[in-house]
Amino acid sequence: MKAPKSKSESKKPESRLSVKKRGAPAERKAPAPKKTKAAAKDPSKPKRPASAFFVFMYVSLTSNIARSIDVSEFVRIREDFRKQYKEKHPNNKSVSVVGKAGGDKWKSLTAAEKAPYVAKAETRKSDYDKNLQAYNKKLAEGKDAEEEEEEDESDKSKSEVHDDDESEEDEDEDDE
DNA sequence: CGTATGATTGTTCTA
DNA sequence: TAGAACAATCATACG
Repeated sequence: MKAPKSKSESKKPESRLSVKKRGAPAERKAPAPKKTKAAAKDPSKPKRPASAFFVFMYVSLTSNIARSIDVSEFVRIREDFRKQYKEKHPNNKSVSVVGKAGGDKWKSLTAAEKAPYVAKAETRKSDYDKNLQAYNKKLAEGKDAEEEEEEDESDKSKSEVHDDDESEEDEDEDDE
């Protein structure tokens, strides 16, 4: 048990207003801050690994993922959340409500409960790492001309990367 | 019709 | 070291 010393808890959530502000001084991200599908024009682009909290919310909102996990408890939580959210705010914005409720609930969870989520998050990170390598490699191939400091990783990690291509859902064909 | 925004925390990255 | 930015979820809204 950690003493609830609110030492660094003085962080005001309101200070987080930079979230919406995509106009970051550093252009480490695409100039066009479109976080929609259109923005994901590069599927190979490795997106940041979702945090355990995101996994939690993800499960809470969606049910397909819940299936991936062998924990029916997640399903229960999801239904509970959906029901409450729907009852409380049938006409409101879902993400915001669930997000807030999720945050509160998330804090309520203990390390043990977050364990499964964290584990999932770890997997996400692994995937991210793999994707990053593939993306980097792809870029090197695409560029194939500008190789600034290409540090040769040498033969350190040269296995693992199996071509396990999981064809993800197919994009709808748009037939209306 | 399509994209952006709404809020949550965690992870990642850059200066 | 510290802070800034983005990661996904769905429903709603505007042009």
